[in-house]
Amino acid sequence: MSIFNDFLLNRRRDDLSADDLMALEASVHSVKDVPARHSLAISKQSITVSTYLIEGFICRYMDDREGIRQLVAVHVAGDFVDLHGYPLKRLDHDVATLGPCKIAQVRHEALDQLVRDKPNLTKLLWFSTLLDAAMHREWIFRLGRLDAVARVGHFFCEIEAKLRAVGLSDGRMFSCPLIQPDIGEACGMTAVHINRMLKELRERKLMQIQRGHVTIFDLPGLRQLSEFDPCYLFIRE
Amino acid sequence: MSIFNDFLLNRRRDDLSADDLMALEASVHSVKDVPARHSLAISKQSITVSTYLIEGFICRYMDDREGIRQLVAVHVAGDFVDLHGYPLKRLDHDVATLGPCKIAQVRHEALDQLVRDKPNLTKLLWFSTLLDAAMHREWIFRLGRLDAVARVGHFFCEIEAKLRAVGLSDGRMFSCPLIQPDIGEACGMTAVHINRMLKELRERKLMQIQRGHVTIFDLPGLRQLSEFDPCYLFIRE
DNA sequence: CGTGACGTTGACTGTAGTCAAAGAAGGTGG
DNA sequence: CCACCTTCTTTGACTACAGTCAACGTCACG
Repeated sequence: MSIFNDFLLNRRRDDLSADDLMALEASVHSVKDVPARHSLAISKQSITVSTYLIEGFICRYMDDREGIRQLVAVHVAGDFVDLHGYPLKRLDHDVATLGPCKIAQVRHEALDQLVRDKPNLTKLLWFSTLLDAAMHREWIFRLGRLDAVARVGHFFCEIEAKLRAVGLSDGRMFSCPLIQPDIGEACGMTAVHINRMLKELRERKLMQIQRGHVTIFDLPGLRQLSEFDPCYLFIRE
Repeated sequence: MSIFNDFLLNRRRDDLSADDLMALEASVHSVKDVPARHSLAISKQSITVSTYLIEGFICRYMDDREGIRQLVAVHVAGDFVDLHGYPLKRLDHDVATLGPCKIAQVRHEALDQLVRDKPNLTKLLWFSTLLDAAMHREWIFRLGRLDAVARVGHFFCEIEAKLRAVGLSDGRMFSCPLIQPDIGEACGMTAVHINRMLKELRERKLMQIQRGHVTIFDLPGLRQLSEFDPCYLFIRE
């Protein structure tokens, strides 16, 4: 069983040959544990390794003038967090853990070799970065077109769908280390208003979150309220 | 002079060999003119060609439940509009022209061959799609953290910077076929409020737009107001 | 058992949306 | 060339949604 098992689960569009998988495994240069709320990369600095998330939650974010964060992505097990840093060579945002994480690091030199020798694997890695772009688009939609309740609901629908793809949600409950200010940073709202919207979702018997545990009471209802359609995640049934 | 001249101007991070450029040229299957406000691709349908924009303005957008658009990208000359549709195989959004356009179409089969034979070109194409992802992230930031005036200002700063990279803006004026409802669809606001914010930008002597012509009175001032930093566009000086 | 971080609530404020009306610009056909 | 129609722009009055500020409650941990 490979550490890339979850990667294949949530990103496999073209199945990978055993040979390709072995090459991917071989490109891993180190595996390590990182505590919660720990910075992994800073905007604008050039990078030569990319991070693959084996376990935990990682966010990518940008700061405004006053230093208030806007999350632009939340990653779960099986995500290649900053693979886009390989072609881009530097990042345009910061990366940090939310909860405690286990990560694998891949050197860009190793990726150069994959791009040279493994066109199928290259296309899968490319695909993987484009999935993140598709999620970015959905975040734009969420912020631009949904009202406060739907924004929060939509955000949790996405997290749930991503976790389910790697077996970490059964559609009813899952663990999630985000606190209310984090959710606010993701949804472009204040923590106070997040609190009110969570209350509304609870009272409408759609979902709740307490102490890192999310319970979904009515997934179809939540998705309906939030105009959530998981097709942008390209998850294969 | 190649039709990919603008592509190289705004996307060149690694310069392309003459050989690679020729291969890219050869992959073009047709060039055509498309009128303004014309649909080019519909969400969820599988696609086998990608569109490169030679001239004009194209937008990508998603509809909410009531059919109100949220633009997720605006493309100008030199952009590979839906190259991400190549690895993804289908789109998660619609594509349409804003003004009249000239486009080139590239068959995905031709791209398969490039990926197989041209690792450098492949990496440049990959890079190009990641530049769009970086812009998506900036749009998330814009919608999540900026107030109405800054959102509109930031949007025009981006358009200006993109146009300048391909020689279509001198930093003071440029053409842009977007009308106020379009800007609203991009910034997650109503057309009425866009109108008020444009008035404010005019009164503050920062910029104006009239009948398809944008005039920037004070670019540093506009960028300052909008918290705009062009580094995410990865434009080489 | 005290401390600090997180969650909850209320009262008030302010920004952006809604609705409506009228003016300006551009295109079309007579 | 003008009349007409449509689309875009502008403005005002009113509404509502989300932010702000502040206080208090709750939980986990040392």
